[in-house]
Amino acid sequence: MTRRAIWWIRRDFRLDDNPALVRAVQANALLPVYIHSDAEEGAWPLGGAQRWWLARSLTAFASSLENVGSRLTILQGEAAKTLVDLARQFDVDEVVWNRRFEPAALAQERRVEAALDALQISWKAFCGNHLFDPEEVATKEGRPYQVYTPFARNVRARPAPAQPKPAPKTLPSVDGAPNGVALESLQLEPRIDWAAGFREQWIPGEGAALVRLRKFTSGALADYPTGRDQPSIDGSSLLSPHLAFGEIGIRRVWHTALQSKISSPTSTDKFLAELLWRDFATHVLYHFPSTDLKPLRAEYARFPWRNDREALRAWQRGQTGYPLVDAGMRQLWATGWMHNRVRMVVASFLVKHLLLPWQEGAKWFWDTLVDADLASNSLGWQWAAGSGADAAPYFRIFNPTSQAEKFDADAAYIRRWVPELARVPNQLVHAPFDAPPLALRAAGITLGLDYPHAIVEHTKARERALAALTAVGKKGATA
DNA sequence: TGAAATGTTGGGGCG
DNA sequence: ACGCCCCAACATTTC
Repeated sequence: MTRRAIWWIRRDFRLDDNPALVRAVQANALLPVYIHSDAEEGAWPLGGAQRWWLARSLTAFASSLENVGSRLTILQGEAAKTLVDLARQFDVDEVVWNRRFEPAALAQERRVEAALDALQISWKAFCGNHLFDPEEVATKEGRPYQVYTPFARNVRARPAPAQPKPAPKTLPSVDGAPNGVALESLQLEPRIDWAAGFREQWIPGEGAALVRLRKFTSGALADYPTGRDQPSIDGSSLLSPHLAFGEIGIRRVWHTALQSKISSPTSTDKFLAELLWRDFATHVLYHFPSTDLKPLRAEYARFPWRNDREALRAWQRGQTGYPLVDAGMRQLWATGWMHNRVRMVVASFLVKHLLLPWQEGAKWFWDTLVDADLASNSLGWQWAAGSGADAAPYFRIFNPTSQAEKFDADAAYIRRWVPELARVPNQLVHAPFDAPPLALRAAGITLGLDYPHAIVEHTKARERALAALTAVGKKGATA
């Protein structure tokens, strides 16, 4: 039995469903510590939106630790050195944590493990934030999966994810813990306050995450297969940022959803399948660690993406002249989140209509999304570009107008996020560039003044993308 | 988790 | 009654 232990908190700001914590509470004295270390995140230090979230998540978590008789220590610096210093100071027998599987985070763990081994301090790492350890899933030939469906079939045939353990009522004492640094010294908050829309939309922290889960599983889940595709309604779980910060356990989400399976089996299965996409993304990035920046299909590395800063900026700011695209990009900017259906549309638009590199989209999403997850972000963008695992074929080009007509028929979503179009009638609002100028005038719109002209013409852009992508795409399809 | 082009079918108008 | 054409609706192929 361990006398004194450190619980190294990484992306698991929660007490419920936490395997590392289950181990940690067996100690007589326990020091919960969060170590901020931007320099060890490789090319992906936390973006602005997630820094905002993290500040609040740390505050909420520190307070819930105090409620169970413990205290959070925040430190800044290289993890291995910081932990070793702390282990000496606190006279520790064991360090426990939940693994992260991003390449830079894994490398950081390897350094921590080596440093602890050198001091003969024992450590235990758990797969606490995923349903299945990405290392343990493999094809019959022992290779990693590159297609979702067989991956999902494989893991669904395995023993179900373990039942989550509830939050402990009390934690071991933190006797002799160092003070650490003040949260403010991490400088997570934006210098200019752009986060008003964030505050309106989100409550970071474990408590709010559990509330959100109950609300979803007792509400929108029943209609999930169709509700999830309509951006104007809350048809999705909205759990993604909570999951990204580990404020809720994936096993808790899995088993809570599973309890709804009796009343709505197909809806529940659809939702569980989405949870497995998250595991699949982690599996792919774990086994193909360069796919955060490089296409998985090598032939895409030579694709001549355009370099057009102005077009990129128009896309980022929601000024493309395509209402659904602009609505999505503005929702992202205002709230740190974008509906998944719209993510697919804006991603397809950047890559195929504008022929700009998917990496630019990935970087923008990384900086602006509160739910940014390196594995999901990389998989999603390579999916859109056609260059990745289980990707959309090169010729799949979303028509932003027909997508809007299909999934935002009454334009409620468009009108909410592109308010200048609020008075444009339904028949015209999805494609103002095709509307008679007089009709637009009546709704207070002059294209080029009140709302942009379309940045590209759909049919021409589609043909341009097909011409450019056909060569590389066909090569890939037969490989 | 696409969209457009092309092909097929069948009802109805018409001479 | 019959053949012809048009076109919508649906299916298939192609990108």
